[in-house]
Amino acid sequence: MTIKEIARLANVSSAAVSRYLNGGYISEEKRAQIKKVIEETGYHPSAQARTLRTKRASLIGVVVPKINSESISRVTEGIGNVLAARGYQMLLASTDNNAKKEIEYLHLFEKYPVDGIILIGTMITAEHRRFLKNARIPVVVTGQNTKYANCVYHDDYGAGKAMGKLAASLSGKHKHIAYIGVTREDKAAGASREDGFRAGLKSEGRELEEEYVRISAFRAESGYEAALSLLDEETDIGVISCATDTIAAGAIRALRDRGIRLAQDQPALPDADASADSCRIAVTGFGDNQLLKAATGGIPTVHFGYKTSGIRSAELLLDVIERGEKIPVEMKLGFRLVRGSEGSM
Amino acid sequence: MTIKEIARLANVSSAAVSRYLNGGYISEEKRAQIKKVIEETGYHPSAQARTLRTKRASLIGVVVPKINSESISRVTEGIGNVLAARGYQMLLASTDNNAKKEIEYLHLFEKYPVDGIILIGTMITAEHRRFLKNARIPVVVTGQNTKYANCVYHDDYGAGKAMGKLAASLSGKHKHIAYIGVTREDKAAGASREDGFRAGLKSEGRELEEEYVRISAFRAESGYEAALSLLDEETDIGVISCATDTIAAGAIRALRDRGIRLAQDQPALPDADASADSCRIAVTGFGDNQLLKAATGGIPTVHFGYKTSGIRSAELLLDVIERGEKIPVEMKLGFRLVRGSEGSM
DNA sequence: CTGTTAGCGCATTCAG
DNA sequence: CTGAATGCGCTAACAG
Repeated sequence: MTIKEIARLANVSSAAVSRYLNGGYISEEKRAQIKKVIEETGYHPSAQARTLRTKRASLIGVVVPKINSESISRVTEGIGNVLAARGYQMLLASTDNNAKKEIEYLHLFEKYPVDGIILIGTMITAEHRRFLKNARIPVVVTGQNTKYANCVYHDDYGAGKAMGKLAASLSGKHKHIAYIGVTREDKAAGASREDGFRAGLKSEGRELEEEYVRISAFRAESGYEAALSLLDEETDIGVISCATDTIAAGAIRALRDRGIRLAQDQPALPDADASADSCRIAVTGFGDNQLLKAATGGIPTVHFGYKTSGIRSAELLLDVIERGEKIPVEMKLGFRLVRGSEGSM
Repeated sequence: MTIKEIARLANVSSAAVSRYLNGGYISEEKRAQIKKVIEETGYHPSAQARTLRTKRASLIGVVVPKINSESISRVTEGIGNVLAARGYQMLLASTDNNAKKEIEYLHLFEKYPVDGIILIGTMITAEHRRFLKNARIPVVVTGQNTKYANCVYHDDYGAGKAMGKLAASLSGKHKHIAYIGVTREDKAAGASREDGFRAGLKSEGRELEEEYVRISAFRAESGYEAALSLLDEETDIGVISCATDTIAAGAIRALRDRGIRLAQDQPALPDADASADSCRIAVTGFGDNQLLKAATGGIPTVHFGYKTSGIRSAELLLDVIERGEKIPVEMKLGFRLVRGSEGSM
C-alpha cells in the first residue's frame, strides 16, 4: 500500500495525500475522501521513505551498556520523559559492555538514521573519539566526561572522596579498608571513584593498601567472588567499599557465606551476642539501588541524579537538533551521600 | 557522502560501488580504487535507502515493558545471542508498562521498518490483537500465550500451583497465607500465577482468603506498600507470597520496618531468642532474581527459563523471516521451583 | 487549494 | 565484468 495507490483510490494526487498526512492545505471534500480510503485500507506511510526525503525521523537512538540496571533505567527514564514531551520516540541499543558492539550500534543509528544519539558511556576508546568527531548527527555522551561531544556526567571523584571519608569513619582504626573497583578504562565508575576514594581516605589519615583492592565486573556474581577473595586472603577488614551497589550486593552475599554479619544490620530483636560486633564488616556502594535498599535495609551509598542526567542529556541533544545550538557543553552533576538505613523507600 | 560521490571519486559507476558493497562482480582493480576512496572518506551507505530498495534491514525490533528488570534482560540476552549469530542487530523500545506506547512502538517498528518484531507481552488488548492480525511483518509474542501470533510463554499456572503447595508447607496450620499479586490484565504474571497459587493451596487443603490478597504494581515500592497494608490490617500471617521477586523485595523491607524477621533467615550466630521464630513470616516470589538472592541469601521463588524463551522467540521469528515458515507455534516452557537459600550464585 | 515534477540514496535490471 | 537507466515511497518546490 503506497501513497500513490491511496491517491488513485481517492481520485486525488499523491501530493494531496501527502498534505493530508502532514497537515497541509487540503479541501474538506478531498480530506474526507482520503480519510475514508486510508481507514479502509489500513494504510501506514513508510517511515524510511519519508526519512529519506525529509532527513528527519523524530527518533532518538540511545546506546546503553546493559539493560538490567537501575541506574541506566533511571537515565533512560529521564531521556524518555523529555523526548515524549517533545514529540520524539526513543530506540535503545544494548551493547553488553562490549566496546565493539557499541561502535556498531553507533554506526547503525547514524546510518539508519535517527536524528540524534545519546551514548551512556562506559569507556571512551580511540574509536569512540573518531566516531564522535566525524558523526553526521548530534551525539550527547552521558555518564562520562569527554571533550569530543556534549556531555553530562556525575561528580564521581567527589562522590568517591565523600565515600572515602565515610569509610574511614566506619572502620575501626586498627581495621583495614578494602575496595572493590571496576576497570579503570571506565573513567567515571572506575578511575574517578577509586581516585576520589583514596583521596577521601587520605584526608582522614588513612590509606588504601594494594592487597585490599580487587577489580570486579559490573555484576553481583563478580562482586561476590572479589569479596570472597578479600575475605579469604586478607585479615582484619573493617569496610568493603564497592564501586557499585550491584557489586556490593555480591559482597553482602559473600559475607553471609562466610558467616560474617553486616555492620549496618540492626537486628529487630536485641542481639544476645554483642561481642560479635567486633567481627562485623561494613559494605558500601555507589548508585543508591532501591532493590538493594529494600532487601537489605540500606547500605551507605551515593545517590547520583541519574534521572536528571537523562533529562539534561535529552535537552542538550534536542537543542542541537532543533535549534542548531553550536556551543559545546560539558555538564557536571552533583551527588548526595546516603549514609545507610535512614530514609524510607 | 553518497554512493554517487564515491563512484565519481573512484572513477567508476555507482552500480560498481553498490556491487563492491554487496559482494557482486567487480574487478580487482576497481575494487582497490573503491576501497581506497571509501576508507578515505569514511563513507557509510545509507541504511534507509537500502531498506527502501531491498525491503530488508537485518534488524529486529523488541518491545519491552520496562528496561530495569532482570527477567526481561535475560529474555533480551537470549534474543540478542541468536540474532547476533545470524547477522541481525536488535533495537529495543521500552513502553513503561503503557499499553498505548506499546502500540505506538509496534507501529514504529512496522513502519520504520525492521524485519520482525518480538513483543515481550504484558497485557494483550483488543488493539494488540488488531495489530497482530494485520501486521505486515512477522511478530513473536514472548511471555504471554496468544493465538494471534507465534508465541513463547512460561507455565505460570504450574509455577503458581507449585508455589501454592510450598507456601502451604511454609505456613503453620493456624497461620494465614497472604498473596500480593499483579493486575489480572496480565494473564501470565497476574491471572495464571494467582489461579495456580490458589489451586496449589487447595490441593493442600488450604485456601487464600480475600482479605489476605493485595494487588501491586511491578515495583518494589508498590510491594512495600501492599505488604505494609497486609501487616497492619491483618493478623497471624505465616507467608506472604508475591507475584514477582521485585515485589517480594518490597515486602521484605516492610517486614523489617515492622520489626518482623524473615522466616528463611539463618542468622550466622546462634539466635538467643528462638521463641521469636513464632512471629516470623516467610516471603516468596517468582523470577529468581539474582540481586535479591545476593542481598537476602535467597527466598523461595520460581526460576523460569527467561533466556531460553528469548532464544526460542528469536529462532521462531527468524524461521518465519528467512524461511517463510507458516505453521503457527505456541510454545510453553517449564519452570523450576527454588526453595530458598540453597544454591550458590 | 491542487497536481505535476523532480529527486532523496540505493540496488537492480539490462544492454553492452 | 560494467555502466546507464529505472524506480522503491515519499515530500518539496512549483506552476497552475
